[in-house]
Amino acid sequence: MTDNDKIIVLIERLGRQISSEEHAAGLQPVQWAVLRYLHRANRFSRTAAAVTAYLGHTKGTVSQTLRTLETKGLIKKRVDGKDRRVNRLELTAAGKRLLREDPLTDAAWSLQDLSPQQHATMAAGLEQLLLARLDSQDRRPFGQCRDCLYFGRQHPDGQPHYCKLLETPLAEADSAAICFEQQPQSA
Amino acid sequence: MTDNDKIIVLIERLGRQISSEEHAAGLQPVQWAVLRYLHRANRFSRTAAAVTAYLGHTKGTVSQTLRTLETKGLIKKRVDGKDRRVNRLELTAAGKRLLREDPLTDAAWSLQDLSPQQHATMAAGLEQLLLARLDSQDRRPFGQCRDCLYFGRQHPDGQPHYCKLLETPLAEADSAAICFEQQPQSA
DNA sequence: TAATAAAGGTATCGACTCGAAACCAACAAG
DNA sequence: CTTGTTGGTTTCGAGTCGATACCTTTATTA
Repeated sequence: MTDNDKIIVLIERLGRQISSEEHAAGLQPVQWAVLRYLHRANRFSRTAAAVTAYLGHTKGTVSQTLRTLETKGLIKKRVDGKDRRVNRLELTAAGKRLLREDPLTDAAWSLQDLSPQQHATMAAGLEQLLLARLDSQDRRPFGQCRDCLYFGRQHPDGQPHYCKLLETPLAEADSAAICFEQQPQSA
Repeated sequence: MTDNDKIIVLIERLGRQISSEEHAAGLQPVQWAVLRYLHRANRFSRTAAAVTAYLGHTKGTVSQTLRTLETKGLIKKRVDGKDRRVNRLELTAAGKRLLREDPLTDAAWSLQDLSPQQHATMAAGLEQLLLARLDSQDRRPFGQCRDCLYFGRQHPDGQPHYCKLLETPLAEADSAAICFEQQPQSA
């Protein structure tokens, strides 16, 4: 078994472990994923279509999961004013509160014995692996706004940044959010 | 977001990606996991109880999954001769054949652009993370026989190795198999 | 040895995921 | 003004998953 195979097997087992702890924390794994997504996604990307692309599921499946989350009072749908097909999604107060007990951001998941050097190597390697797989399946990367091809710094209009694709000013906080439309600069 | 957080998020997304590709390959993710497990586990560890411990699910859930796998003709149950409570599990020919198309061992999952050095760092880091999480939940590591506390090399009885716990000789091939009873030497 | 406990599994229930397919409403483009 | 596209919902069937109850077979203990 090569190191490469080992890595894949370990990721699969870790994924299973994550699912197990998420389940124990009271929600289905996919429900946690949606809450986390809505927390991290910018305002253009909080829709069912974006969640569908992010998860790589069919829209029917996502529609159901969103329905149960709304039933639980964790998210809220609001029809968009401009395009009345679109349902804007927002976390409710209860949703945000629950997210503070996210089992995945628990300090317990820290790799304390590894050097910052090793952390960086792992993060970079995993990111490369993920991006390669997403690309091979024609799936979007959902990277951070600030790493995007369309990200413009220092726009004159008061706001510090700018999206060249959507032609919209961006607040500082937006630059760290993830986006449906994001295209990595390097690509 | 620290590198540590990044690592967790990436593992979660990679796990989701793996599930998605497994689903596309015609079986449920957990079904692939069971087939893979039965392929890698030694003869003492191919039982429903061991699968239960490996997956971290309840025994009821595992029982159902095993039933659907048997219905599909991918595994076979056989009551143990000595302890008639135990159901020994084996892959059928069809099960082994299907495993050759395992989406997770596909060459596509290779990290070609990383150095062997980086591969080793990642494998070690992920392993440490997994073992820490399993330990914190009182779950067994299911490591390789050869890395076990009870592994004895060069037993006189013809067979090359020996299990000090089960007091049984072990073939060379056994030493790479994973085991329900395995205890890491370092622990 | 007889009673009791523990271990390995199965059966059933309810909530939920998941893909597939059919469908609907709102927008877009000719 | 039709035609096509996009964003979503609904329904269906198979299957996961935990919880609970249950049944055998083996182990322990009084």
